[in-house]
Amino acid sequence: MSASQPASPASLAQMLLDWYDRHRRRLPWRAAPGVRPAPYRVWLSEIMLQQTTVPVVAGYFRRFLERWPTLESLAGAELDDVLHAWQGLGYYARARNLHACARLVLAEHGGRFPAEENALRDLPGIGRYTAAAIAAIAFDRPATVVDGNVERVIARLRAVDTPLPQAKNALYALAAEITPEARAGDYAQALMDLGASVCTPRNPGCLACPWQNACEGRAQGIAESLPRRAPKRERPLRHGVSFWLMRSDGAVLLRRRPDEGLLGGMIELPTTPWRDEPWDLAEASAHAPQPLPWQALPEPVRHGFTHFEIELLVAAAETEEGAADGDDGAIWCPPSRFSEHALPTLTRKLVRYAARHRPGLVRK
DNA sequence: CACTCGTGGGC
DNA sequence: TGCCCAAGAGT
Repeated sequence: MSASQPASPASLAQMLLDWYDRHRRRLPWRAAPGVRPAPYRVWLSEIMLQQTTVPVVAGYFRRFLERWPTLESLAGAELDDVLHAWQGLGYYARARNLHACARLVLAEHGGRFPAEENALRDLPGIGRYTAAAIAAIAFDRPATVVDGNVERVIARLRAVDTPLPQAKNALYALAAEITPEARAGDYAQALMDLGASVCTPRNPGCLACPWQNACEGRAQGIAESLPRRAPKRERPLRHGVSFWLMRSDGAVLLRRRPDEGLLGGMIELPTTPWRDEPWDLAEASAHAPQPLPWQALPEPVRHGFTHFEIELLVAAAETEEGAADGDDGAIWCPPSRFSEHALPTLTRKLVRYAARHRPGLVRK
């Protein structure tokens, strides 16, 4: 057989399914061959897998499933407990939507996930990809599942050189041409597995690919350069001052962030607003939880988010028990009990740094 | 469409 | 080290 042999959609799908039957990966949320996994497990894993790697998700998935084994149990949980369990996984709106979705499915769908893509799409946290994934994997519906893996595989198979995200709809249409009616769940997972393990972003393993003879990108020698992407914007560096205030009994002042926006609902050290210009300590003191002789710790703490970087100076001070909080929603908590709260990685970095440079007062 | 929204691992 | 990006969704 020569390279770039025209192959029918049906034969492409069949070649991929044959490959999947031989190379299928065992994953915590995956059922045994031929068995349909519970929609709750599919949904939970798919939300966690959004923009997140399989090894990281595996641990969170097991812990969630052990603590909340059913949709009903998750719907009955407190939001703060869900955020706490989600701590470190990132994109915390997923946890808020997860919780809201569980309650909505329980209240308006009798505790059962709908099987139709469009109905799934209406649920919080479920977009085009996740709706298709649940429909295909949990209900065996022939939905076209397009994630980052599929975009890459299809862009190479069809030699699409239009850059992303412009090419998104075209890639979806090309993927839909191949989506088979039978074994929809297996096919969807096979295509994503192919992208994750063979048709990788760099150094694709074309010699191990079931579609190697049909791949137009490979035939043209451009597979590895696909998909093309629009240039990304640069990440600006922003600045703030975070306040490490320890009470004489050893408790430190924390606060809960607003439910919407960055790190929504998560716990932080009180901080100035974040802005482009660095802060002067005197200027920052106006935003401090209490008027005190604040001392700046030597090095700022740096943390990267998706679209900007932040450099936070840590200002430390001590105060007496009974002093005013100066802040609504204040949480006085000794460092030994920080683990009871939902601390994002940024807060953990600040805490680790502050505790090292400003060890707690020794209680008499 | 363009922007917001985390984190850790790989090279 | 700096950059890439991973089973995207919401606005």
